[in-house]
Amino acid sequence: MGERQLTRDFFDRPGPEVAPDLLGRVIAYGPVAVRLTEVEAYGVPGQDPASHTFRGRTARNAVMFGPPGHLYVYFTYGMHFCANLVCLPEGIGSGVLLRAGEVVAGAEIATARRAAGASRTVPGRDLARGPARLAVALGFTREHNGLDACPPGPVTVLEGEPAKPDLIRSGPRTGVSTGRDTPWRFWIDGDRTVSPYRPHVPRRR
DNA sequence: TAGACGATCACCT
DNA sequence: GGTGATCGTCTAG
Repeated sequence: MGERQLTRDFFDRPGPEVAPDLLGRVIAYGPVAVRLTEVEAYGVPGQDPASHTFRGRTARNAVMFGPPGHLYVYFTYGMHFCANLVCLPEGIGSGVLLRAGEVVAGAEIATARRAAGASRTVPGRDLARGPARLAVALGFTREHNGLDACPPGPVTVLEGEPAKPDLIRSGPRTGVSTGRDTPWRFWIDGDRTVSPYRPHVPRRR
């Protein structure tokens, strides 16, 4: 039950449609598995200023324009990796950012990975709370950009137990100054692993 | 070629 | 609760 893998059809839809449907699903890579509790959708080129694909295809975001169901890992802020799942057919750049989750397997390994970059032990609840933490817990880096997350790919997304519709909440995306009108951030209400909301604050110089 | 900034996190007060 | 760290990527000139 719930251990079936999601197929490519699942991702062949607009990001805002896929995102809430991903809540409660389990993404696994190697020994570590994470149950998703918070995601963010990113729209099509030219319509979503917050998306990496807004200005069209570049060498960096090429994976987002590829076939759906693949992993898009990017480096940001000079120190963090974030993982996305590509949506919509090849040629259209859209995806879903994995923001937070709960480690349900391989917690020891995830802890070791997190500890490598931290000076003290990490509480289990915080293992994958936040996009960069989630990427570290699963072991995703630049090398994993473009991996297939559908059968028979090395990354698997399991059916898990989809979140109940009445527990799904949506709101403005984090760290986004434009396009606030699009509530494309989705999370499971009341889940302790959901990252705290942070309104957009321009960085001082 | 140079300048600016970003889908953030950990640590300090 | 506030702030500094840190660098790849894009855009303009």
